[in-house]
Amino acid sequence: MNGDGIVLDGQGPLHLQIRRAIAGPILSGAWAPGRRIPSEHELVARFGVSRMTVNRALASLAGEGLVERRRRAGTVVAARSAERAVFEIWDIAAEIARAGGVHRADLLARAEEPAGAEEAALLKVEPGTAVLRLVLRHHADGVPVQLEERLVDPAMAPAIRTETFAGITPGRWLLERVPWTEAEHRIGAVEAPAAAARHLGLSRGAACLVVERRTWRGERAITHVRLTSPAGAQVLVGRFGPSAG
Amino acid sequence: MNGDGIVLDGQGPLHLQIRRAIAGPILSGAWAPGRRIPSEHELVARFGVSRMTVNRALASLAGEGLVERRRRAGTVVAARSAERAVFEIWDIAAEIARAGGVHRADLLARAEEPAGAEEAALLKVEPGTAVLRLVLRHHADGVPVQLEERLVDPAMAPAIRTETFAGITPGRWLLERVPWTEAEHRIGAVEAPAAAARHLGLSRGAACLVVERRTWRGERAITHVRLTSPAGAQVLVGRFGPSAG
DNA sequence: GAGTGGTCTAGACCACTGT
DNA sequence: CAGTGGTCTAGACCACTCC
Repeated sequence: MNGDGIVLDGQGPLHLQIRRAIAGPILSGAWAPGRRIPSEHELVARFGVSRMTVNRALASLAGEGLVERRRRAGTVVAARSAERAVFEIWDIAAEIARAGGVHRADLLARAEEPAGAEEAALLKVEPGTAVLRLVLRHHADGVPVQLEERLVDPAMAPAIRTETFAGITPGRWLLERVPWTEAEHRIGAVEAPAAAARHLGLSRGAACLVVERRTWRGERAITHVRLTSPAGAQVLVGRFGPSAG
Repeated sequence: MNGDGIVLDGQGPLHLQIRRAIAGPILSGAWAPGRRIPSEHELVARFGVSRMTVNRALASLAGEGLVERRRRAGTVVAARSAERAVFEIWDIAAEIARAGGVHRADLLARAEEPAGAEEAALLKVEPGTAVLRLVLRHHADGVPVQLEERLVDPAMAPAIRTETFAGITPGRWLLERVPWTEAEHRIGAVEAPAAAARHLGLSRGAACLVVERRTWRGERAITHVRLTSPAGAQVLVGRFGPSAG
């Protein structure tokens, strides 16, 4: 017992199990940057696998910048682990918290209704299928900074029907509960649409950053979300290497 | 001799050499989507390495979506290889060509001058160091779609002094000639700054997408570029999996 | 059935670096 | 010098899928 709570879940290849066991606490913030991760030798002994298998998992995490590895010094959670993962998770609550702000979200609308043509196209379901529509407004230190318009296919996440999103954003709720295989992003600038202008208190035509994201599990879409932020309020930052590993 | 031109360059670890040898022709477009890549067995025989080493290189390319692998069917260049790499290369000429348009660029300004305070900060050089400043306007089918404002540290790429950028954009020129270790992106929306409005023919305050990118080799910056596009003209698209390998 | 990739093992040698 | 990661080998078994 080393008490660090690393356990394998028995799902899929060993190297991915080890990867998940370590990536989870890093992405959730439970392991702060700088925290030391057990050495390859320790993990070999703990899980009873070969060193190559452990190395594969850790090398993959290092390639994405979630951990940093140095000979003799060992493997530690990377200082910029959160920044490097930003293109993937884009959780505004975590972003605001990291910047030292206070996050709050209003649930402006919530309805489960038959999909219209546009909604059906976004979620790739048949028109008329019941879809959950959520609209939230996110605040940083009390100032509105983002409008979230989300569609969810409840068939892909039935438990969402009883979730109130009191202490968690829908994006993180889904990320933690629904396994996904692929995500698709579109990032662009627009002049504030009416809904965004009204909810964010902007003048018509103000510049906004829009991120649309659709997440898939296999051939089926789980959710589609449009995130609209006023110019300057939100900036996407990412860094990466030449994907050499 | 299989005549596909794959050769190792002898630089660094074998798995990275193999990776580069295959990623190069894919990223440059020389190998079209769907093209079959030699099997692991063939590569083992050709390079005289173990299968694990070949597998490591190919698995890494598959993890990024540059190739697709299927048992029995073999490994082929991925259909969406270009789309998946978009966050990394972001070459507007290639984007326009892929969409079926005609790209043209005007070199609006070119000067090598001592860096002012702001330029020195962007390139992380001492104020007064000579830096190359380039301004280009990119057109798709004759319509201005992007203003490129670039700073280059000529010490990192001396050959750039004699390059005219007649048939190549500065971004691609640098990408092909200067090895980099890290890139840093900031993506946001702004109301058109004066220079962008003037060069792109926009009204003041029009919404624009701005991408700033700084590329590093080790501790030294190679280039900083600010790409400004009118709302709607340019959309960043990316897709990826949960980085499971 | 045969070819392909997916995974895993046991071991080896080396390079780096903190103590 | 000892601990750590970086790399590589030779071989194995399995799963899938096209022919």
